[in-house]
Amino acid sequence: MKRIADSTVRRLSAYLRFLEDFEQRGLATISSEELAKRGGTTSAQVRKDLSFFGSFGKRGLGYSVPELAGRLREILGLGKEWRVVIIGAGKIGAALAQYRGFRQRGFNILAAYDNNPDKVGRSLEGIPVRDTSHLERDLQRDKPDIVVLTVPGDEAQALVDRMVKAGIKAILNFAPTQLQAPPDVAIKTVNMAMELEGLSFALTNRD
Amino acid sequence: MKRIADSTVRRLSAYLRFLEDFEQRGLATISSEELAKRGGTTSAQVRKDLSFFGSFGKRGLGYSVPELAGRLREILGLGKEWRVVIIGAGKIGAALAQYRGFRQRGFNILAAYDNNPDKVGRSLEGIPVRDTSHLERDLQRDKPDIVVLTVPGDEAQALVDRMVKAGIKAILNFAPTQLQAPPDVAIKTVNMAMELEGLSFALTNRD
DNA sequence: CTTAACTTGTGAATGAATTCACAAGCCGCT
DNA sequence: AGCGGCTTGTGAATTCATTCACAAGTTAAG
Repeated sequence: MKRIADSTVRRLSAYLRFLEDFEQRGLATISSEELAKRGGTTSAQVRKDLSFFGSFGKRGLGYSVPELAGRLREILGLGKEWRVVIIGAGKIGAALAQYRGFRQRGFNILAAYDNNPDKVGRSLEGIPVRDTSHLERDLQRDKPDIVVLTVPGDEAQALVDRMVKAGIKAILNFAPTQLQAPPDVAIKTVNMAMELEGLSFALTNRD
Repeated sequence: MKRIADSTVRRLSAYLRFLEDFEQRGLATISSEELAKRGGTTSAQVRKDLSFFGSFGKRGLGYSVPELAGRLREILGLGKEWRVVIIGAGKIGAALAQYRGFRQRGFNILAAYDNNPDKVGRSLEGIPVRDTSHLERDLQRDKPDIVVLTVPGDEAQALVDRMVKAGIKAILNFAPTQLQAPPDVAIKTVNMAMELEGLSFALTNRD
């Protein structure tokens, strides 16, 4: 399959969110134009994005809302339950553990890990907090699909190395660090300081 | 000034982080090649990124670490203290309020806002929680540069409208919603569900 | 002073993503 | 059945971003 750009996947995600909105309101069809307006893009962009995966619309009419939503869920791999663990039970880890949006979309958080003995054994919004020292054994046993990493920057790479060795193939990284991993491991980094600096730049360099 | 791509600004942020590392370790100079290796890019990319803003290196030698760090701080607008408020004192708002990385880089969190009376009047990691109903008055008075928005998706747009009317020009959005605002308002959205869906897609569509 | 080993800065070339523009298909009306 | 109004799907054109490749500048050593 042709390589799909990251930006395309993000837009598909956005389209799906809008479609779910429309679905709830009982609308049957939607045009690329309407979808584009909601997503801050153009109708040509919407059609091009979808065209990578097939042709789901009807000329003259638009797209069937439930059908397109289903197709997008399929494309994005949201048909199955993904098994997720969180590493780092600090403030951000805790905030993510309780975030309802995850469960809602099929991301099932199995456990959290921390190396602080005060936290180990307790529970975070109903999710057990386990000791990081048993990480390898647990990963082996629970076989999570995705790891969310919310540890301090200087601990992140060492944990990635351990996770990669244990066979993890997808990481959502909140540590403010550039991570190294083999190319078959998918990594997405969310760096809040970087986003703020982007705003700082925008405020500083306005024409 | 020529328009600078978002991706470029993000890389500049990353370079600065590495430079601060090198600065601490007392290294005097660094080449574009070393900077590239750390940032997972190429030396040509590093030099091109910097060339938009001037020529800061010495041929044959590389870049002076403290000088380049200073230039980047200047370019990114990190010379001044930015005044920040957080709207939404939920789990994510609280996690951000305590995040040391912000203060460290000159982002000064003045206050948090919430419409839950149980939270108003209390303090979040030393930051006062105020009532959202006085938002306009407070924005007028405190003149924050940046607003961090951590409210549920269905409340976000209404707050953006209020903020825009009050003259806010930069928003860091954590609500899972596409926000509408005039083009002179800079908005960065961090959408964790979208990132997870990106991983789901990567896991589903390998080669 | 000359040479060798580096490294920058930057036009030119390439590659990737977005936008244009239009033929082809669908619906409803007469 | 034929026409008018819409909307899709997609090559072609364009715009934007990255990579190449090399002249020009710097240092160190003989």
